[in-house]
Amino acid sequence: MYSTLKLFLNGKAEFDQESLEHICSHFRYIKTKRNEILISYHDVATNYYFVNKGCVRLFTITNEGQEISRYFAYEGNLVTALPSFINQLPTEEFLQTIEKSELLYVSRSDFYKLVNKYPEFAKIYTEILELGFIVAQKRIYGFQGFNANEKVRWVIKNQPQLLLRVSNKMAASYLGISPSTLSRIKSKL
Amino acid sequence: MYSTLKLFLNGKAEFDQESLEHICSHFRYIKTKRNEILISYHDVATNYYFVNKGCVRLFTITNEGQEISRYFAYEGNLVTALPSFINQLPTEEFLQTIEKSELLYVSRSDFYKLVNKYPEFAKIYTEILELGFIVAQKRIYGFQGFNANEKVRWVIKNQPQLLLRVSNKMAASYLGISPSTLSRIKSKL
DNA sequence: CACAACTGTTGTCCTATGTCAACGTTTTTA
DNA sequence: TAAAAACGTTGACATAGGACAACAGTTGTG
Repeated sequence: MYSTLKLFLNGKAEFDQESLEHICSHFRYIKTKRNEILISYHDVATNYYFVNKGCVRLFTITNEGQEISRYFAYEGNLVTALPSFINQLPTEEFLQTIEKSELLYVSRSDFYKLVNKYPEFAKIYTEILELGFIVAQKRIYGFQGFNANEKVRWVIKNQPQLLLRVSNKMAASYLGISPSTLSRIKSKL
Repeated sequence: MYSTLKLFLNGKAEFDQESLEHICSHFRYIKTKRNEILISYHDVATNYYFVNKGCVRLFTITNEGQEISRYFAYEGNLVTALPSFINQLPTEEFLQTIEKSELLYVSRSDFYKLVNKYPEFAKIYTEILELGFIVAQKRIYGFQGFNANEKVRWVIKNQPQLLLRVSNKMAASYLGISPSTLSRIKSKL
């Protein structure tokens, strides 16, 4: 049950067997269907999710009802509505499984206990933040000043899984272009 | 010389006087003219800068020679080309003063020494990362699905200093719209 | 399994915004 | 301080890509 999580943790820092077991014991296991909402717009994020199997999407909805996807977490990745998880304000976004999934989740209080107890775990958290920051940066740069065509080529190069695994509609809402435009561009690749 | 920096540090965590002095002693002071380049495109970031006075801009240049601004740091803020500072690859961006400025900078190795020596300082670093991440998120959401008008209103609401303090051209390159469009929108506000 | 709901594709049309140019103003530099 | 360079504003024009609709294919549900 915890093998992927252990791999993930060991890949980022060195843990002895006992710490690893103790850390994992704070994660609870759930199976979900497709399109299940894990965190809703007005919720405050109280869990951190590890994707054991499947795929989880982070997205929001504009005032006009338009969906905007921000992040897709595949197997072996952690995901939550981080700003809300950090400062405990409403998420203003949704966390949703987009495939039948298996998840391991840890509560916020346990998460911070682990951060404080294990320096290696704190290091992983720092790395998550650093990486999250870097990815967000790249996305800002990557999209600014790109036309629709360039955005699609950018995502194929930088996140090749995305177009293969995610619906056109969701991919379009991630790229900030309309599904029609994405469809047209893909047909000409 | 260090008073603003001390205020900044004390505002984020509690330091005793001695620690504070010791931390500050690792920061060196420089005065710069307007439009001085602190970090260039192919550089690896080796310093973290605290803006004592003035304003510093982080930007990049696309293959077509177009400038894209990503971040403006005013008095009392830390700034560097963080991805490069973290992983020691070339920045692929520029750090530039856009006003006559006074800066305090700490070297990367000293910075990490301080992070390791003072848990409070480590906490500040974590907060910087968290905040950076949150701001980047907001920007992604804030800009996606917005037209030029909405972007301008967004920035007026969320970063009121920007349009007042920064040239039209730079503000436009931050918003991802053309200077002409920004000019037209401002004239109709 | 059949019906409903959703998704992807493609055509037509329209608009927001980019590009370019002109010109006055501000800033830089020598 | 005078000349040169950069900037802001505004008009005319061109176009990328959004909106909408139609339809076929796919997926979900009672």
